Amino acid sequence: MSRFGRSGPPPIRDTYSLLVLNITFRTTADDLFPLFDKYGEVVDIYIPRDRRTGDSRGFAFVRYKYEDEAQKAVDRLDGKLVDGREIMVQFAKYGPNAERINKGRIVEPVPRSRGRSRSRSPRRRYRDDYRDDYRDRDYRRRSRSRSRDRYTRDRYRERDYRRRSRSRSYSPDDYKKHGRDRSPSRSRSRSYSPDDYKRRGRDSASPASRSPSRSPPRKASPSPEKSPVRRNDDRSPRSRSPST
DNA sequence: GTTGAGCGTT
Repeated sequence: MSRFGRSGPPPIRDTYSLLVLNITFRTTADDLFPLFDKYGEVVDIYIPRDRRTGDSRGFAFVRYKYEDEAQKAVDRLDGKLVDGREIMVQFAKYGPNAERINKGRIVEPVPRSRGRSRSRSPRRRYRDDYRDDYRDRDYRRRSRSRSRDRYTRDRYRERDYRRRSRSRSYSPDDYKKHGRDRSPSRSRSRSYSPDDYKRRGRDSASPASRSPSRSPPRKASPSPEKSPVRRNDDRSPRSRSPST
């Protein structure tokens, strides 16, 4: 298909990776392909996306076959308006071509000789701080998302929590009592209503509500929600045979 | 469903 990176990185080692930043979260490799392919031979395009959400991280890697083409693409597509946003194209710091950069001979991604007056603020070049090795990498990773990590952490925690909560299910006793007697049409297996998530989530996600110093009343107070018998009663054995 | 400095693989 037109999709790149379907089989991982190509066996090509003589490629020049370009880093495309400031692209929209909706921009895909297929969208960048026609753009970069016009200025050179694009051998591969890879867009790092979140492994959990699957959404684009806002940047992509474009591999060119030749340096001159990559250089041209950088100069041409750097600042190109894509999907309503001005993308930033520059040579990747990490990759096959990174060796060349570390070699000491750094290819000028955008020769300041151009003096291209652009609305963009003069960003620092990677060559200005690549001396920090990769330890600065962690820095940007943390400070990468400020207002987003709030969402990510929250949503990740929820899905992670519910994933563990699945072990809850119903007790084997409940299963035996009902067994096959439960009509799958109304028993809806072990699916709980979204309210169950919120109740449990709130109760479990509120450490401040519960005193960390004491938890005796916890065992004394039977949690009606965590008791499968509760559901059993809720299922109302009397109405076990609803009018189908 | 969101966000916007940065550097990569299902």
